[in-house]
Amino acid sequence: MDSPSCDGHTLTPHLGRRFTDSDVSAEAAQSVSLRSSRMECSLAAGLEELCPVCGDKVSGYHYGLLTCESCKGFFKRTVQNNKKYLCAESRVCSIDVTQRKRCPACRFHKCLHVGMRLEAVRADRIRGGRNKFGPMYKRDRALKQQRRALIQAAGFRTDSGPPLGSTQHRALTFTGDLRCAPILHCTAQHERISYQPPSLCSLLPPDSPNQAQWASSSNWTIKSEPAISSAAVMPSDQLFSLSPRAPRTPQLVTEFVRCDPDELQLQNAVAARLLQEQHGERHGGAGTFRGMCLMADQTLFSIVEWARTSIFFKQLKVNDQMKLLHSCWSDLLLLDIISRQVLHGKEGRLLLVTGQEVELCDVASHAGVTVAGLVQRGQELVEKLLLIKVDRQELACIKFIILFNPDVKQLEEHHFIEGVQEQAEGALLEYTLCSSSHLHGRFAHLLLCLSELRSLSALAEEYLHCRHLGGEVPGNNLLMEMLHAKRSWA
DNA sequence: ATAGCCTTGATA
DNA sequence: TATCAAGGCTAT
Repeated sequence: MDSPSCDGHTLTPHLGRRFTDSDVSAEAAQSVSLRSSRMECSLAAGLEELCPVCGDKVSGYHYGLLTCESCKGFFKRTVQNNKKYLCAESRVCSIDVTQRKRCPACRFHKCLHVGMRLEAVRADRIRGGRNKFGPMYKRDRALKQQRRALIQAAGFRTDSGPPLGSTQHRALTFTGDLRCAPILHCTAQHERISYQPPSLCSLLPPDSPNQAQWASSSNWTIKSEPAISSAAVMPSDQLFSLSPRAPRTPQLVTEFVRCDPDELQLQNAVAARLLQEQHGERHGGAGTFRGMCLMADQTLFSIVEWARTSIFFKQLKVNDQMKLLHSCWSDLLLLDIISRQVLHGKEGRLLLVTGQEVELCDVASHAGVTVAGLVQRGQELVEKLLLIKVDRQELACIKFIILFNPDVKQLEEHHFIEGVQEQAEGALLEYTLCSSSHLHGRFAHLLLCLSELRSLSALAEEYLHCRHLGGEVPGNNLLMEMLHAKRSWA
C-alpha cells in the first residue's frame, strides 16, 4: 500500500500545528421546521435501528444489513429485473422515508453505498434457506447484544441522567500535549512563497520504540487480540467520569473531547497559512473553487494533526495510520464542516474554517447543479443535527468511529482498530442514553446521520475527482494525495 | 412501481 | 423443529 509520495519523515518535527477542519463543499445552519414525524416514531429503546437507506423502521437483515421492508423490496426488484435508473437532478438526491420514491437512481445508489450486497439476490430465485451472510448477521447481533450488556454492567438507567446540552457551547479545554508550534514552513524566494507540501507519510511520525505503550494519561485497555467477538473491554467502574460538572459522561467521551483542537486557534492558524499560500497567486480567494481546495487542504493538515495526537491513534503503526486516514479523510473533512455549522454557525450562512462567513444563497447561486445539490443535502444534515441538538461530545465520538474503521483492508492491527471503534460506539451509545432520556432512538438517529454524511462525502469526493481530471484542482498537496491514495487501492 | 404481508426451506 | 432471510403475491 502506502502512498507513492512517501519519501521519509523529514517534515515530521515541524508539524506542531493544531487545528481542525474546513472543506470543499458546503452546508449551513438554518433552523427549519424539520418533519417531526421521524423524531416522534416511538422507538422502544436507544438500540432500535433505523434503515440506513431511508430511516424507516427496520424489519430484519436483508441483503447484508438491517433495512426496512420497502428498501429490501426495492433492492430486490432493482437487481432481479436489472433495472437502470437515471437521476433527473444531479445524483445527490436526499433519500428519506417520505422522499424515497422520488428518485430510484439515488435510492439504489444509497443502497449500495450503505452496503447492501448484490450477490445476496439470488440469480436462481430459489426461495428459503440461508445464504453465506448468516454468520455475518449472527456476529452483528452478538455485537449489539454485547453493547447492551456493557451498558447494563455499568448499572446505568435509561430514564435517568441530566441532559448535557448545556455544555454544548462551552469552550474546549486545552491540553498540554497539543503543542502550539510554528504554523508555516515556507521559504521566501524572490518574493514568492514556495511551500513544499509534506506528504501524509511525512506528517506521521516514524514508528517509535515506545509506541506500543498505551496512552500515558489514561487507563484504557483495548485488547489487540480477539476476545469474545474481538470487542474491547473496559472495566465498568471506568465507564463514567466522576467529574461533578459532567455527571455520568462516559470517561472515554471526555477523553475524545479532550483530543479536539480549539476552534479559535485553528481559525488563526489556517487563516495565516492560507494567506501565505495565496501570496503571489491569483484566483486563490476563498470564493473560488481553487480557494476552497486550498482551504480543504489546510483542513486536512489539521485533521492529520488531530489524529496524530489523539488517544489510540498515536499508538498505531504508521502504515495503519496512513491506511485509516486515506480511507476516511473525506468523511472527516465533511464532518468538520458540518460540525462547525452546528456548533458555531449562523442561519443562512456558511462558516468557513478561517472564521469567514459566506451567504449560503451566494454559494448556491455561484455553484453548479452538483455542488448546489451537495450544499442542499449538507444543509439538511446540519438541520437534522441541530434538531436533535447534537453536542460536541457526540461529534467527538463520531470522529473516532469514522477514523477507526475496521473495514479498511490489510490493517496490521485490525483487532485493535475494531476494538477502538466498538469502544467509541459504546461510549456514544452510553452518552446518548444518559444525556437524552427525552429522546429515544437518539443513537440510531446519530448513526443514520453518519450514514448520510458518508454518502455525501463520497459524492463530494467523486465530484472533486471529476474536477481534478479537468485539471482544476491545485495539485501537489495533501488533498490530491488523499484523493489518489484511496483510488489506487480501492 | 411500491410496500406490507405471505411462503419457503437450509441451517443451527 | 424453530428460526429468519430469501423470493412471491397483491392491494394500492
